Amino acid sequence: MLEIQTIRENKDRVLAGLNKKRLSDADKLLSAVLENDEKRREIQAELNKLQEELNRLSSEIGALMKSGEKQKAEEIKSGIPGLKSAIRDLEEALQQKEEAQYQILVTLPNIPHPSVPQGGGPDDNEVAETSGVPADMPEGSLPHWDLIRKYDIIDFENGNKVSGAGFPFYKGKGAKLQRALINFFLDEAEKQGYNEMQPPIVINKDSGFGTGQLPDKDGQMYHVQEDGLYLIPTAEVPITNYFRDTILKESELPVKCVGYTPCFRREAGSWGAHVRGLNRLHQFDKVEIVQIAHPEKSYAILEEMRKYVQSLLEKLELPYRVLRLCGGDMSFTSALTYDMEVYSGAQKRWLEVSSVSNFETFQANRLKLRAKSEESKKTYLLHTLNGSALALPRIVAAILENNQTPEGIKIPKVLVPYCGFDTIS
RNA sequence: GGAGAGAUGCCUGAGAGGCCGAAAGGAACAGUUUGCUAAACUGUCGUACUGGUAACGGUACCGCGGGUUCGAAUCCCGCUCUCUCCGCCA
Repeated sequence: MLEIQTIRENKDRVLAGLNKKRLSDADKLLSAVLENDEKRREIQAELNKLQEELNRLSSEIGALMKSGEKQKAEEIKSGIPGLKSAIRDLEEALQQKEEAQYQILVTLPNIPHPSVPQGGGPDDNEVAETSGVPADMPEGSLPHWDLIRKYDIIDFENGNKVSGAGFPFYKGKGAKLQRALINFFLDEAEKQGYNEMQPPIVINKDSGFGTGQLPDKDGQMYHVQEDGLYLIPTAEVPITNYFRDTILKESELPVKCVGYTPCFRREAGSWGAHVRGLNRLHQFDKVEIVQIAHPEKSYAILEEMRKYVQSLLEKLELPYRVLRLCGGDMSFTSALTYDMEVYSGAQKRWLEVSSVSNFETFQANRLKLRAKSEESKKTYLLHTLNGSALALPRIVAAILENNQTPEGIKIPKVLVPYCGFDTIS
């Protein structure tokens, strides 16, 4: 959520940002929220004045009672009901203004970083970097949905029977490959100084709100109605919310956490021919990295995280490219996002395997995640960042497709010690 | 699931209608001193909104919400959570 102070002080910059994010009516919304803000402060000033008056009179009465001047005390008392009803009215008006402000602020997306390209959709994303040769596979190469049957390593049919579409079983070497990838990703992150966390995989409403899934993406999460809980769509949610309502010491920054969790997404209304097999699932595994940073350092850290994710793809020997998402394709909460895509030779297309973002203070504002300055003793909002490092299914798809040979599927060298085998045959 | 107890600042914990934004101790931070890996002394030490260039001021907040009262951390009602015991149990 954007801070009202930011909007008040930088209206033009905010407006330009919202336009880049393709928010319609941005101008109207900003004017409305600013007008409301002005009234809100007016009301609060008036209210505080009356409250002060009431406090003063009350202590006067107390003093008079003590010295036995009951008569005088009663005189003062007689004026109080009017004062109180005025206070009540103002309190109500203030609450109404606060509510109105909130209602507008939650609809405003984060404003993009200046480097974010203009654009309305995926075609306007900017290729920031390409690595490896995205060669198409020889004739007869199979897409992963055929390979998994051929080697009997992932079973959609029985997953469908037991749970539903998009909930596969991983079996034998398929299951081992999953485990190997998870361990590999966790170990690599640990080497980079990330502290491993095993978070809960259900979260409450406040957490969903804290990182911005609620109210914006309500229908995208599985909801356990009876207990008011949601299945996490990513480990970002519990790990970032761990720091909700927290004031960190500057010496603790940056906070670096990594966590593996299954992730659950309803993906309502987003199924089609191009999301076959592992390309889109309701449940999948992901290792997520999260950092909490000083505002001045967050963009350097974003670059560091991006390089780190790229290093994983390089170790897995997968051809990839890095996209800088344009304003129209970025998420509601992000200020700058890099997407990493690996090339699938057999599908002849790029598959998104990671998304690394800086949210600046957008999440921190909702989370009330702050630090206290050592010099000025003032608190300020921190920046939150996160990235997939990495999401498994499409990595698995790319490994299967790109590494298929007549003898079977070759396991990338770095994974062999984790798997205990070098070929799936 | 049953019974009981509790919820106060970073922690422990006092506070029982006005003198309480809150004692005391600890932790932390800064300084002084002695010296050696520590101690003693002094000071600082909640958050948010709001007014002000600032200095400084106002208001709100003692789990959450409501009520009584001129005045509530303190009294009343509802809710939530935590702990202990019992039951069940991976």
